[in-house]
Amino acid sequence: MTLRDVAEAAGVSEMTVSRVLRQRGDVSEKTRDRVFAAARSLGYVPNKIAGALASNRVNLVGVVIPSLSNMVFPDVLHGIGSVLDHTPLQPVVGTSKYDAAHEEHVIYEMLSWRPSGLIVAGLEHTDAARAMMANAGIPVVEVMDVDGDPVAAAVGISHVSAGRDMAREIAKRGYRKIAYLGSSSNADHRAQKRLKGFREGLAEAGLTAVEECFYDGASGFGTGRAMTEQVLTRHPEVDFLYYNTDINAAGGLLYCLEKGMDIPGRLGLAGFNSFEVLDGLPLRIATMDSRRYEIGRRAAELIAANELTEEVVKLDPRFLPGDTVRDA
Amino acid sequence: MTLRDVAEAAGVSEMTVSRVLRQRGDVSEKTRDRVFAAARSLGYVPNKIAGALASNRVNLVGVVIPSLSNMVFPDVLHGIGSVLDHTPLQPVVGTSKYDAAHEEHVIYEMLSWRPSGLIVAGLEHTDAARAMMANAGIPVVEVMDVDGDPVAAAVGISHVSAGRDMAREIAKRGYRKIAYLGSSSNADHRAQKRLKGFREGLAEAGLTAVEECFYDGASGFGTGRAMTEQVLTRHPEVDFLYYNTDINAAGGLLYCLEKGMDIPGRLGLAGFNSFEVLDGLPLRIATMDSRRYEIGRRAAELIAANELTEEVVKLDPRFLPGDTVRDA
DNA sequence: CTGAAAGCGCTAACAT
DNA sequence: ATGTTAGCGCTTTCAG
Repeated sequence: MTLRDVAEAAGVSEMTVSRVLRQRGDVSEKTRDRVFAAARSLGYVPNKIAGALASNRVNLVGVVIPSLSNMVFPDVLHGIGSVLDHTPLQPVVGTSKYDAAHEEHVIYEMLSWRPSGLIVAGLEHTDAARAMMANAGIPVVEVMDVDGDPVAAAVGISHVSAGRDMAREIAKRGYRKIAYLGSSSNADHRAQKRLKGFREGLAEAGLTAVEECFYDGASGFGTGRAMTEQVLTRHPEVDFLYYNTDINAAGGLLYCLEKGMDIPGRLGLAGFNSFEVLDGLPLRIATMDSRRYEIGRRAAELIAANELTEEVVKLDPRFLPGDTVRDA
Repeated sequence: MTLRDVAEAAGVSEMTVSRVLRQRGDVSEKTRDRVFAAARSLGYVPNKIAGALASNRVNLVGVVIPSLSNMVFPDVLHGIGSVLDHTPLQPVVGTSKYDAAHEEHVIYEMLSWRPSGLIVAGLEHTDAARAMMANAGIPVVEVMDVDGDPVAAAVGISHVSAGRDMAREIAKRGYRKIAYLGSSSNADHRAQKRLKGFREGLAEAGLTAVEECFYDGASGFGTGRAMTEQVLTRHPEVDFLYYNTDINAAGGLLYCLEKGMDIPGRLGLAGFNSFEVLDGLPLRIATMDSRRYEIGRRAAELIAANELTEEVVKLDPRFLPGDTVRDA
């Protein structure tokens, strides 16, 4: 089923059909109707492969993220979609599985479709991946993080600042025996940056984390619960728990409440990300909004503008005290 | 940057370069090395648009789902990916936003790229969408649900049965004043089918739901909490709450525990889906495993086999009693 | 093992 | 307002 078939059925040239179907150029209403009728009755679906090759235009935007299971990324995609929906562009998602080599492969595959833009999560990539992005000749935006050296444009928050700010908030509120609970994976660069900033923030206040506890595997209520139990058993004196993500913090919170601990008096908790689904826990977890939706929007806007800028858009993570930290 | 540039740099024909890059046909090791070297040094990325047009092969599988925010779909995608990773095929995701007209549009866009297969969530589509799927000439699999009339192949569970089985489990355990809590959206066909089956199951036991409570907007702990409070206030006699999803059930559970209710003695709860992140709640919620990962796998296997079957794979949802229902 | 020719289905550019 | 021509970058097919 090709343009030609439609053209024959409608008794016009292929070019006319092409014009009608793309609403381009002037076509008389009469022929337009005939063409539409022919296309509809034949069930014609245009071949974008051929169209893209001929026009050298592909209305796709590659989006490379680590995973779809981590709830942060759907939010970013939602932001991207909310902008691209008003353009002819469409996002195409690929996942790197938190693996740089695999990410390189995914980027290569994406670029081989000659998309109109590329959005990639994070600033850490293989040299080859960076080279591809730099030479792609299309707008490229790295998202989520601005602590590092972007290939081109970047939109994100500083995770180092986020960690440092959280440490300051905690210290300001008089907590002194502080533990960090996070993932052992060194592939989560942003969590590592938060930890780095967190240590710095504690140091400013003359503090050091009583413990840094790392888990293998996925975040979850069970993970948060288990880690929390471990830390509180080993260090009963701990008065604050800072988690790498709200998901783990929620598990920890539930554990602490079950044990009848005084929160936020005797023990404070904080997480990271601010997930809406979690509104409704017994206490609202102190957290930092990672601005995911807006990051997606801003990145998509840069792509839609179709300029090869090196602009870096740094958004500020917002501290949300919730109910699990004392007043300052 | 085209094949031709690489060919010139390597001093061979375009055809030879093409063969080397696709590891097809015999090429001497010497020329192979030269071609690879040339391609690498030029940073050549093949143009899949042109390749696809010439070969009439597109190694993409369209996947159309309602949303990425609903945690069920990432699990399905994970199952799909786990199978396609061992093939040359790649999934491309589009979202319908729980809107049939928009789904039709997304399917049209997908098909215009001439993918090798199409996986679509649900059995409810516009007539035009069904026609496109039927005439696409590629393997098409509808997933999640088998209660209805598939266009071609289908892999899923019966949501009617899931609802009915849950009603039976509840009745068997002696609960009698039962409420259903779900979404008011009539776009969630599967939840509606569960409700239908649930009513039937209750009827078998001579029961009718004391209340059916519907919420607008997104599921979440807050939503579950608010609905639960409403229902228990209006109907203090209720002894069982059946939620459309574990997410809402979790919010309800937390509310009930805060109120010091005796669960599962005085009040039982059950949800649907079985989400791993929720392992770690104070009590494990009774639920039914919706087999999402396996659904993804089986669907992808049908696509990878590249046959235009009309096979219907019906998986059985598994009842998981957890801690929030009494023993039978 | 390597190359030359033809063409995939469409659109840009130029007629008419 | 409509048609004609050429060609996008690659692969298929056929020759050597």
